[in-house]
Parts: sequence; structure tokens; C-alpha cells
Amino acid sequence: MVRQIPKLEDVAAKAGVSTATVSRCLNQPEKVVADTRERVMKAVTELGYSPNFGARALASRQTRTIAAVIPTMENAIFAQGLQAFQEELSKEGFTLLVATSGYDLGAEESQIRSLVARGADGLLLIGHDREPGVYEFLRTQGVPVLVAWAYDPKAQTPSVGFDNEQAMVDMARLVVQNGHRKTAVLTVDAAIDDRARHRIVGLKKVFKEAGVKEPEILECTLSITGGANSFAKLMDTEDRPSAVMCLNDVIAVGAIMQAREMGISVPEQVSITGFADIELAKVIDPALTTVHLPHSEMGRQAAKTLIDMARGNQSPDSICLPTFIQERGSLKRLN
Amino acid sequence: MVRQIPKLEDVAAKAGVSTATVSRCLNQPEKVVADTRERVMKAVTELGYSPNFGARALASRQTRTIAAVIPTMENAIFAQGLQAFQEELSKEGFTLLVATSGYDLGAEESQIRSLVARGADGLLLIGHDREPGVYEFLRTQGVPVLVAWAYDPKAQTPSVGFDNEQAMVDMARLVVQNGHRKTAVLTVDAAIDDRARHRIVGLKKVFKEAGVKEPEILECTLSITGGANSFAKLMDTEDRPSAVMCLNDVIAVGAIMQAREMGISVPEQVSITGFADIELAKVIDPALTTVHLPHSEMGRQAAKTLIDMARGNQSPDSICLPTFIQERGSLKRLN
DNA sequence: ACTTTTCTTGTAAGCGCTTACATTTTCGGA
DNA sequence: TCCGAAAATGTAAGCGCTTACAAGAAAAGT
Repeated sequence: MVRQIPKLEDVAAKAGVSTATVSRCLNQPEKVVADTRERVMKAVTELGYSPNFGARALASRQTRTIAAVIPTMENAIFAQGLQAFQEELSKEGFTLLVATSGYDLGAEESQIRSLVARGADGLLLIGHDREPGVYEFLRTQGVPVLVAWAYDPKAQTPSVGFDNEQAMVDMARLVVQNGHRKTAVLTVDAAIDDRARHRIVGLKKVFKEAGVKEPEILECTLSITGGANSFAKLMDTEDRPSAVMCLNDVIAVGAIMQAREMGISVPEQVSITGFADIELAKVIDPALTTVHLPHSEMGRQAAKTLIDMARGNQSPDSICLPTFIQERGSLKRLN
Repeated sequence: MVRQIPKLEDVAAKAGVSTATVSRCLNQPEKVVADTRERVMKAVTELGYSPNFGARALASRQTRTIAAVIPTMENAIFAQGLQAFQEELSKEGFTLLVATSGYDLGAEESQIRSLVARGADGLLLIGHDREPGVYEFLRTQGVPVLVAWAYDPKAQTPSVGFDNEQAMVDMARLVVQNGHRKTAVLTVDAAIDDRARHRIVGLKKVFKEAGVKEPEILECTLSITGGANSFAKLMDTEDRPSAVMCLNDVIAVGAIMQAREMGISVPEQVSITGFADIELAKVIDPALTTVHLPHSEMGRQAAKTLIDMARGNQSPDSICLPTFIQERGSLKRLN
């Protein structure tokens, strides 16, 4: 005979109260007088009672679950932020649902739909670019959505992130100030990535203002290998750039490794910069001069904001977190 | 006026069938004749219907959700496996709930309880060590549990992983064969980590058999900094070891960086080995000689096995995946 | 002491779906 | 053409919880 999983009714019977009282003890303990509350809690522990999630979700119309769709968990780009996000969620009694899109908008859409169907009370998405119709779908479903890793006060969807354009302006300025005139950029496919687009806008602005020739822009897949391959292509020329700005640390690491492979010394023969300041940036030799991002803070703030939205509060203001240039050794001053 | 979210009943009305038929179309389409099925699906899309998760979970007693509690998402140790796990889950129509324990068994227990309360159909845990009572709790709740990153056919809980002891035997043999006689080990706290314990058992066995003096064992926190600090302590002596075996790549990377800092050249003055073969291992210079782990395969197999268990199939046999030594440059042969 | 107000607790109606069972339709064979 | 089996669909009873409302108990006025 299988021992039945105890339900609210069993607890109520054992404590000699109604199911409503037990439910109150669990959800709004202050509404129950201390004496009965203790009796109920005792019954709860003795029975090892744990509320049925489905029933609770059905009756209360909320799941206390927040979902996040990120491009990937493999490289560390989103790991630190996600970790902080999860911790903060957990603190507030929310659980995290995770799905990955592999930088594919179609895949992202289907993950979003599945997560919403799974009853997420809120959704965290990376960047603003989406398949058409997704925002509309989310609106009809009434699911609060927050965008991270970007900051666009004009966008419909609130965001918690940083100014991609400004961050890249800072980096490009530093590169130009360091005397680099012939440069190149390694980026992921900007067509489906608003963050990359904004970074490119920022850096082009700087080059234009400074009257310096615009960098050659090369796209590559987001992986060490991708960065390495594209870097090799870039160096396979007479007139090599003196600096390669990578719009992502992972790509930059690939570039440095490829440089090592090709016997090109960094930063003596070519400077390389990154973007994100993930763990890898410190490990690679030379360590990366890169844009430092407030990963953890972004994760925490995103969690707080999203929980707030899930609780039905007004759509919040977007938050723009500061970034700064973390200088290490991979960018050289030309004399 | 707020547009109501459509429910099954609305779809049924629109398609001119009963709710049961709509439900069948969604869950067992083969039981419905093509003609009506089309009619129903049309109504579904036109209404933008998406089933209510809570109701579904309540009525069907399953959530199609699998939860994983891992120590951390910050360092890449579990990232690749988790990614593969999630992808496989997604393929089968399951969603992933994630929580982290920060290598704290108490925190792990509370996360486990919370995830079970969330209605997870199955649970993936790392290693066998648990707070007492957790397995008992899981049994009474009837939640299938699978352990990853370890393989112990004798354990109660089925596992999908690799033989930590044997993997370390291989590595220790290689170190000994390379002529190292004075060695040291850097590990996380083995008291609460069965994987670390097994690795230590393995390496001790090798040293005993070979008649070589057992390595000094030093514990450290699992981070680059932790590895660096402990490595520094280790080197702060007259009689330095010729090889330091790190029971984790992250620690090994910390050690190498610290060596660089201290002007100790690797592997000329000291050899360093890792365990896990994560991305960092290839990026660090010198690249790590380490134990290669089948991260993705482990994630995939774990997902398959757990889904099987969640579907009520018999408790499966544990799976032991092969590991091998990935030689790179951080271990030197002593002449 | 009695009425009014304020707290506690109980009653019971759903929440939206699945599914056992009942009913109707379809179809092959005699 | 008619009958029985098989297939398709419908009926309705829950699944376990929350919560509006009702009722009873305690506290506070008068």
C-alpha cells in the first residue's frame, strides 16, 4: 500500500481546524491567532505536509516562478548575472526556470512560449531584439517582461542593464587615444543582436569624431574558435590592424589564442580588447583590457524589478548601470 | 475591460466540441479524428489559447518540469553539462528549474525542498553527499532523484556520471610515471564532497602501490583566488613539491596564475594538473594537463534517464561514462 | 447587561484541466 | 439490410488549494 501524500485536508483534520485556517497559516500567518497557528504548524511538520503546487497555482493564479531565456549557459557570459539573479529570486521565495536559445530568435520564441505556458509569473530576456509577434503574445498573456543586458528608455519593454553604445564609446576612445589608426572589429551577427548594433554605433561615432578611418568589421560565431578563426582571417593580410576590438570577451580570448598560435605577440604587434569582463579575461595572457560590466548587480536588480512587476506593481523605470574600462595588458599605447 | 485569457471551454465552444475532445487534441491527438482535430486546432490558434499550467498540473498530477540543484553557476564547472541537460529536456518537452547551493549542504536541502514543493517531476543532484533526512524526504514525496558527477553502483540513488576514483588513479599514475616523487594536492573540502573524497582515495592508492611518499593535501575554496592562495601557501617552503595535483580546473588555474605571480615557471619548476577539462583549461598558459570529463554526454544521459524515471519507469541502472587524461603542457616529465 | 465593532474561524464555491465511464457514431461482415 | 465491435465523442467527477462571504467569539462601548 502506498502511503498517500498528505493534503491540506489531512492537516486540517489533524489540527482540528478547517482547511481555510490551514491555508491562512501557510500564506498569511498574521491572520491566525498564535495558539491555533502553532497547532496547525505542528500538524504540518508531523505529517510532512508540502502544498501541492498545481492546486496552489490554479487557485491563486500565480506560480512564484520567474523564467529566464538566455542565449547560452556554456560560455560564462551570462553565468555570473544569472547566478545573482537566481540568488535574489530565491531570497524572495521565487524559483527560476531557465531555457537557452543558442542565439536563435526562433528557438527563443518557442522557449518563451513554453515558459509562459509553464506558468511563469515573469520573464527575463536578453536584449530587445525578438521575433515579430513575441511582444504581442506576451502582452495578451499578461506576463511581465524585463529585458537585461541593454538599456533603452524609449523601448516599450522596461530594461535593467547598461548603455552598450556608451560603453563602446569609452572603449573606442581609449583605443584611439592610444594612437591606433588602423583598427578592426570582431563581433557576433549584429543583425539579430541589438546590443552588438549599439556597440557598433558607439564605436563608429568615436572614429568619425576623431576623423580616424573606420575599422573593418568582421562577424564571427560567439565562441573561442569563432574568435580565433576570424582573427586569423583578419591577420592574413599585408596591412594588419594595430588593434582589434572584440565586442565580446570570448571572441577576444579566441583572438589572443590565435595570435599566440600564429606567433603574433599581443599587445606588441597587435592590441586586442574585449567586452564583458568575465573570468576568462583575467586568466588569458596577456590579461584583457575590456569593458567591465556589473554582472551581479544587474542580475540582482533584474530580479528585484521583475518580482515587483510580478506582484502587479506599475511597470517600473528602466535602470542603467554604470560600466567602466578595465585596463589590463592587451591594449598597447602606440608611440 | 480586460480581455479574459481563453480557457479550454472557450476553445471547445468555438470548435463546437466538448472540453474532453479539446483536451485530447492537445495531449493525445491520435485519439481524435483528423477532421475535428483540425477544427479544434484552428480554434486554438485563433483564440491564442495556451493551457493553464496549474490546472493541468493539478489534474494530471505532473508538471513536466525537472529541477537541478548545482553548487554554482558562476564558474564553468557545471555549465556545459547543465546546458546539455537543458537542451535534452527541452527536446522532450520538459522545462528546467535551477537552483544553486553554493557548496552548502544546508542550503542545498532547502533548495531541494523548495523545488519539490514547486512540483518538480524529477530532481538532478550533484554527488551523493546530502544532509541527513533528505533522501528520506524525497522518498516520501515520491520524487525521482538522479545523481550526476559521480558513479556508485552500490548507492541507493541511481547515478549518471563517471568514476572519480579511477579518473584520479589515471592522473596520479601519470604524475608518478613522469617521475614526480614529492607532490601535493589542492582540493575543496572533502568532508562534504564525496567526489573529492573518491578522487583522494584513488590517488592515495596509486602512491601507496608505487611506494612513493603520499602527497600533502591542502584544502581551499573553489575559486581562482582560493586556488591561488593555497598554492602560495604550498610554495612558501624550502622543500617545494615538483607537482601539484589540483582536484579541480578552477583551482588549477588559480595555482598557475599564482605561480606566474610568484615568478615560478610552470611546468619547469612545478607541474600542475587539473580535473574537469573546462574551457579555462585550454585558455590558461600553459594549458592544463587535466582529466577530461564527458560534460555534455553526462548532461544528455542524465536528462534522458531522469525523464524516464519521471514517466514512472523502473529505477534505471547507473551509468558510468569514460574519462581520459587530456595532456597539454602543465605537467612535465622529470628526467 | 446589552449592543456594536472587531477578530477568528468555518463554509463552500470555484480555479481550468484530465480522464473514467457512458453514449453515440462508424464500419465491416453476415 | 442488420448487428456487433471498434472508434469517436461527450458527460461529469474530481485534482488540492484559495478566498469571498458567513458565522461565531471576543472586545469595546454605553
